[in-house]
Amino acid sequence: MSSEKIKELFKSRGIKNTQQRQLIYDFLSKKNQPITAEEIYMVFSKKEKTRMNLSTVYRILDTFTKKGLVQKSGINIEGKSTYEINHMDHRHHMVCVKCNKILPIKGCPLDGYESYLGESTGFKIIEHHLEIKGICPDCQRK
Amino acid sequence: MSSEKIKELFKSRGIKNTQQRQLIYDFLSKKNQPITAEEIYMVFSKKEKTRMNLSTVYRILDTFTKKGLVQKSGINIEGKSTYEINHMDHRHHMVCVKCNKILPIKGCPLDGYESYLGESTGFKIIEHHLEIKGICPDCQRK
DNA sequence: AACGCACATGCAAACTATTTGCATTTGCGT
DNA sequence: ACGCAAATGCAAATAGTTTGCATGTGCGTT
Repeated sequence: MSSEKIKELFKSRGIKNTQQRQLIYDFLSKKNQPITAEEIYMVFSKKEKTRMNLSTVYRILDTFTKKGLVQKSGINIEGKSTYEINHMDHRHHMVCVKCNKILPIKGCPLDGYESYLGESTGFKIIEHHLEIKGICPDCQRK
Repeated sequence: MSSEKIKELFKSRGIKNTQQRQLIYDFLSKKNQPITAEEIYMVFSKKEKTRMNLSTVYRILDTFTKKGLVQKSGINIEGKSTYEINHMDHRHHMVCVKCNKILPIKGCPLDGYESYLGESTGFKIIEHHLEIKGICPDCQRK
């Protein structure tokens, strides 16, 4: 997505277009998996041109989350929260317990189940998070 | 479960039987839902007889988790981790986003799906956590 | 194109959950 | 009952995240 497109997206959601927000949004939209605030911070703090504060990263992630651009993923890596672009297509991941690699899985196994559950319990279901842990093929070989 | 039974359980897992561990295990086994370390602490710190330190609570939960007696639930309440007895029958919960009430749901919608996923991706699946958020019937009325 | 204001960022400090070091206490096998 | 290894209490350290405040920047208006 071009920076012009991102700018429009921000505008449509009432988000002021700043350099830091552009950088983070662009990065997240290319990164196809949940990532921690600190990892994002590390990526940008290395280059003079993109340097930004960790609290800025947190604030931007918070803004994006409130505006629906980003989701706080259910996956926590060593006590740290992770975030990902809010794919409009609902998505889950598998995490490798050895190397912390994360990969998205296709489809949602809860499709259909939610409405059943809502009807049988009276709960009005809003969302769900599913986290699957295992050992990836690479780590199994070792 | 009687305190004698709990003692035996501890012994079988190589866990020394202390008063604090008895209290926490007994409490968790009666509490049918995930709870934070601090909530546990609050329960006991009120009575002289059962008073214990917060760090002890954390340490005990950690021990229990390592020995498989307790599970760290995927549910976080306001940034705090929650724990629950490791029901051998695999279990999930729904959380009310209004009142934070947690209630267990029957059965696991991922039965069967896991093996399919493992086969199709090469991941060796170890476990999963599912968190369902919604609004409970009580809060819907308000 | 410059101006001004509301909002965003940087920085440091505050907060909160959780962990850890160490002195003391307790459980349990002998 | 004794003694040692392990558990607990307490206080301080960590680590992730949030916040207050001074400064900087984007954007609508002139």
